[in-house]
Amino acid sequence: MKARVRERRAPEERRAQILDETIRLLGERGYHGFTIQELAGRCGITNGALLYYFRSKEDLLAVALREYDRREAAVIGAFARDLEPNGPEEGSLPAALKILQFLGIRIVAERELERLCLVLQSEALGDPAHPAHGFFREREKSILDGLEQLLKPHRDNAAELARELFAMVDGLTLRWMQADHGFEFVAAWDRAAAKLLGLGDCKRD
Amino acid sequence: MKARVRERRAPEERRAQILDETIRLLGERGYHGFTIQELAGRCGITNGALLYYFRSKEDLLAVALREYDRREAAVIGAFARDLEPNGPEEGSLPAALKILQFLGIRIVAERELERLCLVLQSEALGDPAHPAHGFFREREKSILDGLEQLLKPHRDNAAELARELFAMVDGLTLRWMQADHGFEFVAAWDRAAAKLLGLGDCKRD
Amino acid sequence: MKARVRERRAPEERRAQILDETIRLLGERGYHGFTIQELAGRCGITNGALLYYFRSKEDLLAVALREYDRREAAVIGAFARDLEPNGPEEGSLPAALKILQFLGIRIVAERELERLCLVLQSEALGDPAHPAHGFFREREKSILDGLEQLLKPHRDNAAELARELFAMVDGLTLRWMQADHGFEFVAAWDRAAAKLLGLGDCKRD
Amino acid sequence: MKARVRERRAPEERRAQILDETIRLLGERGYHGFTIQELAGRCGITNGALLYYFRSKEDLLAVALREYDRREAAVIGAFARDLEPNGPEEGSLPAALKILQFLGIRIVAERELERLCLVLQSEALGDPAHPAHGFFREREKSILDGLEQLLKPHRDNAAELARELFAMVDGLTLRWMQADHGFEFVAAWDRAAAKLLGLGDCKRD
DNA sequence: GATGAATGAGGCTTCATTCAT
DNA sequence: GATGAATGAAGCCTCATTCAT
Repeated sequence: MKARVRERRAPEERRAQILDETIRLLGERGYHGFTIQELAGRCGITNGALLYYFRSKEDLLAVALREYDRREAAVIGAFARDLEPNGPEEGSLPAALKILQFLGIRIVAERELERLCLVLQSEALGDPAHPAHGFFREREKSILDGLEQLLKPHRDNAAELARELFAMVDGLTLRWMQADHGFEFVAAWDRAAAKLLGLGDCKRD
Repeated sequence: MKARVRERRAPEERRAQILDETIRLLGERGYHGFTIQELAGRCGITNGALLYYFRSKEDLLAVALREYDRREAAVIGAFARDLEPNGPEEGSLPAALKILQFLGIRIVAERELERLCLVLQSEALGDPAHPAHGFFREREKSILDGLEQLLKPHRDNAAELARELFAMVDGLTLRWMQADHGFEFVAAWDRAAAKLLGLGDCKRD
Repeated sequence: MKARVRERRAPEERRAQILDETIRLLGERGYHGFTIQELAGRCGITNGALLYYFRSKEDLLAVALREYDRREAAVIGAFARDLEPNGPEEGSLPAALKILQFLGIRIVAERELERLCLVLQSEALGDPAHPAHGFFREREKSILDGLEQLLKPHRDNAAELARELFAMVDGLTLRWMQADHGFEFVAAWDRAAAKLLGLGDCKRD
Repeated sequence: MKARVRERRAPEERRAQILDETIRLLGERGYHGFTIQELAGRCGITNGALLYYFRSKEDLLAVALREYDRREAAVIGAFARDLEPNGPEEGSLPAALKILQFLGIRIVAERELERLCLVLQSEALGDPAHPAHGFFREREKSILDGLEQLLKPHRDNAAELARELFAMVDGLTLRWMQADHGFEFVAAWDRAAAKLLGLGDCKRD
């Protein structure tokens, strides 16, 4: 009767698929606009089957956020491994710039995840009861802190600069998505970061 | 049975109250997390009474967005009137800077409205079916365009600069709200804008 | 603000207008589909104003049904007065036929009222709790009885004939309305009644 | 808290039960008076469970009307199979009479379905926005046409006769239901049809 | 282990009606 | 006498979740 072919998949594969679609859907609708029904539909399984893999809606969110952290850490790790022997010395300004650049590259590479981050962050902004509220509170602190540590050796006003850079990544990501990826994100971010770091040209009118 | 006293109010007063609470609540929950029930509760009226003033949930959103536009325009108007006779000449770079500064002042003054803007913008970002999607699409264009016109006489890369400044306001607003208004927004924005415009100190390490 | 011009009318005129629109609207929607809000809208007054004239929705129905009876009686009266001195003798078959003909003429003349009758009758048919249920139960009996009395002097099977004629008026009215009044109702009814009364041509195949 | 035992049933059985109750309830209340809540109550399930099987109230109506068509067609089919080899020749007047008789038998056999038809038809009569309006518009045409084709070989005024017969079935059904099935429907219909076809006794007073 | 029928709560909206002004 | 702001009860529908099979 139903035309849908029941697809049987290995559990781990199914979990991965669900997680993937969860990230996409959460990024489209936010947590409140996200429904288990639509997720199940996109995965081609039923309501009940979905909740067999993930206990609840909040569980799905938690797993998605954990996945976000996991992949972010993976990128940092990749960077560390990428620091070639004859590349910039660790702790140097060039190395710091390289990290900032990596941050931008990552956003382009993982746009789905990045949108999820942007959308959930805003949604949770003013609502302490939001299930992602705490997550983004802590992330705020840890990123500001991380950037500040990175810049402290090279600039006096490291805290201020950290805030500006953090503001710029998120803001530029927002612009980029509003423009349907209509400009070169990495280049734009590099230039903007350079200006904030005072590395660009100075004009005096 | 119910002790509730039927509270009768002048229509305009009631409408204003509802609109006010709508802006606050939309900024807290986003459109999907926003419920007419909670709004009615905050206004001290029933569900039905609320819909006597505004036809639907979507209508409430539309009116809130219209109010946003109205107040934004009001600020621009206030600026125009503020341009003192012996102040910066219209079209000059100092005048442009003054406008940017005004933008920041406005955000602090209307934080509720600004949060609503940030939250709805993100929520609508990836969902063409979101009732505010179109609004923010057009706003994106018109603000980028406005900034570009403002900067064109003074800078070569006006479009790029417009994007950076726009990114910075939104990003910095996000940081400011994540920090519970824990830093001086206007000053931070002024400094950041100056850096992007190349007006700050130049470091060459 | 509201463009609608507040029209002040004499109370009796207003009541008459409301009654008129009630008959029309009940005939379009039935009792359950009829809403006081729409009625008020059509009358150009508010919800509350309407209920100032008629206590409740059920009151409106009752008044409409009473009006139906009133006008039906008026037609019978008109008929009595129309029986010219040198016309058919009262109680004769020609007089009975004349009455049946009058019935058809009336339906065409008062189509709104007739539709209301048809629609409410069906709606109340299977629902003893319907506020018009009793009305149509009694009407059924009284009309069948009236017709039977009319025919008894002239036909043996007066009760059966009464039922057939009654069935035919309602059925033909239904057809006529389904056809958007697309045929000559009075003529069609006259012919059909004649056949049922055995006054037409007889075919024997 | 609730003693309700979760009653699990085979999907097809449940669907059939719901459809059955839908037909009954629609025939009692009409579409506007029909509530999903009451339907669910009669089926012994919750509101939500009901909508698990049928997407919406309108869907329920559509399915009920489709079921009406289905069973009507089934009867016609049964008739065709019933035309015994040595019975009336197809296309002959006796065969046509037989079909008319079948129509009457069907009404008695499927009174629930027939009441639904009568009630919805009237309810939709004057309301183009009624979800069954179109259905009954088309049904009107197709039945009149079908009857006309049936009678054309045997009578000159087939179209008129078709209308009269159609009017009579519906009218007589209405009478029969108003009388709580208080007379022999099939016999009454046979006699009335015979009169309209001019097959009865002719009286000339 | 996996499915999908079923639940219960809640959301938006409509509606008849009340009642202060 | 008349108005219209406000109520409370449904009504349709969606949703996260449970649970028998």
